[in-house]
Amino acid sequence: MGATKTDHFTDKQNAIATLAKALGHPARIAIIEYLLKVDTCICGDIVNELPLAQPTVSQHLKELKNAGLIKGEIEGNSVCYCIDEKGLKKLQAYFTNISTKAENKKTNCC
Amino acid sequence: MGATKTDHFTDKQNAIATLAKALGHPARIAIIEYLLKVDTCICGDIVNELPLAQPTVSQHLKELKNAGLIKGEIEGNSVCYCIDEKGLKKLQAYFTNISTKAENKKTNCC
DNA sequence: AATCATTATCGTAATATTGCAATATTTAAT
DNA sequence: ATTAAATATTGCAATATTACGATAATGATT
Repeated sequence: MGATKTDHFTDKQNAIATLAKALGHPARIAIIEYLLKVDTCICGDIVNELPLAQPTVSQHLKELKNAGLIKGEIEGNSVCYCIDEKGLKKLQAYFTNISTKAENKKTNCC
Repeated sequence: MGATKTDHFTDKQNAIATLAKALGHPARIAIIEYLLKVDTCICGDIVNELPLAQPTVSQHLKELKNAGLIKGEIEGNSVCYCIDEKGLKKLQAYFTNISTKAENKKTNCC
């Protein structure tokens, strides 16, 4: 097949997986890091920052936007993209939670 | 094409992307959560917990292991899988870091 | 209005992922 | 030694992802 069986898992599990998946590509990590680095949210130059063609970058931006990790707004003839804090916070909260749980487990066998 | 251009990004970016990608599937999130829930690391029953066939689960376990998120050890005729804290901690640290950075940015445009 | 600059979409090729049946492998138990 | 139980591997079909050239869409500039 090849299609993920999302309907068999909880909404929360699917939500986290979607966020994680969106960051499961180095180009998208690089985009996030670039957006964090620049103060000005002038964003068309993301294309210049990455070793990828413009349509490819546009596609990655779309995925990040769909996942709720960035926001995009049209500004004249260019588009201003910037971080959507909420997405990052969800991931941060989730991993802090399960990382703590893992740490508190004393009954590790391996 | 379809092959990710990993050589154009930094090692750190690739490392995080690899970890995130490994958790970019609800079944693998479910596996991690199950391993956190059970005290005993008796793990063959992960198959019973998931709505997936045994070879599929085995494949997901392999990916989590390759990514450094779980550890597996042969125990008699079964295999004991459990959380590898290091992987989770890396993710936790990374997201805490960038989430904080995002929060401290005052120049958000959108 | 014609042109330019910026970004998005379409179409397509190459590759990767997901999932499972069938089969192999390994160890325990008989 | 056979058999049973648990897990891994193989092979394959269906689908998804990645990447880009070509093209469209939109707004700015002349």
